[in-house]
Amino acid sequence: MSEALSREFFDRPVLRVAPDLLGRLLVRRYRGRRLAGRIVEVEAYGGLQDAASHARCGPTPRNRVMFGPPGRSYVYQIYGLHCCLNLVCEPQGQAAAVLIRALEPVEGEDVMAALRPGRSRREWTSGPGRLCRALALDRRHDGLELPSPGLWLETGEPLPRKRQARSPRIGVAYAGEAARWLHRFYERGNPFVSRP
DNA sequence: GTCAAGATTAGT
DNA sequence: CTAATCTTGACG
Repeated sequence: MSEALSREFFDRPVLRVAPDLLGRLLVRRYRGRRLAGRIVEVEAYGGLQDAASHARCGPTPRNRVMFGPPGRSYVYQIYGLHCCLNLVCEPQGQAAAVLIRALEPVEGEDVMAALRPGRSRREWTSGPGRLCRALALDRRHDGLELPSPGLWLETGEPLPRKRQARSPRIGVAYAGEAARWLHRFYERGNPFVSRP
């Protein structure tokens, strides 16, 4: 097992952390099993300046972990149905987080399949809501300090710049100018990326 | 207290 | 394209 990423890794500008997460391993301990996926797609979110961010209007009960210390998980529910996983960045007081949008399954695929009945391998971890379902993550995992016993990141093999691509973020058309920022990062050509 | 909208997904 | 499903947070 490679080294675990912790607070200092995330204590940097979110636009540096986000692309640096590509190729890393997200690992989950679930019922004695190790579930792991290679991160292939992420999005960076900021604070008051970012009209697409949950933190755009300042701290609230839901987003407060985004304003806290780096290296924690921020998990929220969306559309009353799905949960999404973020990793908090930047020093305490500055709201910033990286949304994990897609993984390439690496370990524990049988468990992921059981958690995603009726779906194909590609659909287990492609999309922010799907990956949480495949790793059995929900709002109980909000605010965890990473590494935590049930969830952590491992160094893995960082993705070379040449294989990285950028685009505007998905699903934030309401955010005006911020909707056009190139804050989405993904591995070029990887079939587990949720959208080309 | 009210209510519109959502960092999505699955199904027609 | 649209329904599902319910929490959040802005507003008054």
